[in-house]
Amino acid sequence: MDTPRRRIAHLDMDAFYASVELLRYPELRGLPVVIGGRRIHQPELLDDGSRRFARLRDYVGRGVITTSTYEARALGVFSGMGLMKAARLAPDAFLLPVDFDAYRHYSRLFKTAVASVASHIEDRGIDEIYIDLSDLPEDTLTLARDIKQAVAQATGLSCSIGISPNKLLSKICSDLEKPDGLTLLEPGDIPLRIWPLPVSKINGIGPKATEKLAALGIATIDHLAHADPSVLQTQFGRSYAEWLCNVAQGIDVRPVATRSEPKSISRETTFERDLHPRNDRTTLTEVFTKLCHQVAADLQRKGYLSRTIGIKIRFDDFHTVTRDLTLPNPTADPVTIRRAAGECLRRVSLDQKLRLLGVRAGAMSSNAAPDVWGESTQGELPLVQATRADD
DNA sequence: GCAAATGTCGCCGTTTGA
DNA sequence: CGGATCAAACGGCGACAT
Repeated sequence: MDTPRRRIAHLDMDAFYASVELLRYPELRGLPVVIGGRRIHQPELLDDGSRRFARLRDYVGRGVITTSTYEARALGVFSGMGLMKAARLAPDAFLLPVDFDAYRHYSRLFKTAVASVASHIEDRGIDEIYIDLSDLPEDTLTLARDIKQAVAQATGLSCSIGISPNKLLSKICSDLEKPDGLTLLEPGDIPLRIWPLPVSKINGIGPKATEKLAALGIATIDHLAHADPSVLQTQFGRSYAEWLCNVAQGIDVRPVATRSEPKSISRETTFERDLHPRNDRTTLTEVFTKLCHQVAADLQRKGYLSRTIGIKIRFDDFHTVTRDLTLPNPTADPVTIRRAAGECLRRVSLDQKLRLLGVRAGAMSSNAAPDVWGESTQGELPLVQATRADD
């Protein structure tokens, strides 16, 4: 008696942030648009009712592309690219600031729409989900079309869906026919449709592993599927090598996880200019304290306590260090967090300029019971509303 | 003067407690 | 009693993802 084959869908919204912006600014449809940067460059409303948009060439400062339209990608600018560099490639592309509140709004809309068709959903961030269709009576193609239809009707946005027996393969094939794709994949299709792809298409093989595999002459999933397991083992260690062998064969037994608890909450900021540990001490202290208070507020708003407080520092040469401190008692108190973060900071020798500062709270527990014995009372009552309006 | 923000996971060396 | 051992926790960090 074997288990019936699973039907797992991966749904990925097409150029999500950019597409949401196009709902607002339909006159930009069909044009190269990039989303990103830090504040400003808000479109300007002109007398005749039309809008003037910032161009990439106008941008000054740090910041990266968060997303871009397909027209912009065609010009060679992609997510993660520095905006200044992108400006050289596509100076005329339009530039819009990120608006996470809007994206979260549309995220909720599309997830609700999907849930009306198929409710067994795993959240994978703001613009993608896995859906387990196994227990539904309808046939796969019908379900997929219904889901796309529901998403389009609820949001006006398109998405791409890949469906296969597991998350690994579905994630790969949702990308094969983007945008507005619908790709069904059966195990028999693996040699033809999966094996020719570069190993980097596998979720979990990043730049480092890709590089290392390339050095072994392994560029495609086909190569990986036929690689000598013992070679992989010596190069990558037992656990990762085993995983590589499995994924190359399209094997993945991870379930679709309907619920999960957050493991950490963090806030970080990159400075406009690199800050000197002594000369800019005042500014650094202010920012540091602010980050601590933000983390505390996030914890309180979401009803968590944290026992491990950590900091992150990125120096001007991009070298990054972290320090953690585990407290005797879980907390969400800004002053306690500030003190702990300060202890962490003392363990770092600051002999370079700083580019980024971050504060993190981990080892989280739910804040169900009131903190009767705690050395410090919780900060504000929920009278004050937090700045971020997530869930 | 290219390189954001937020989060997860795994590995590994060290510390700690029994 | 000092030393060996072992597991769990801790802390640092890198890789990866969206």
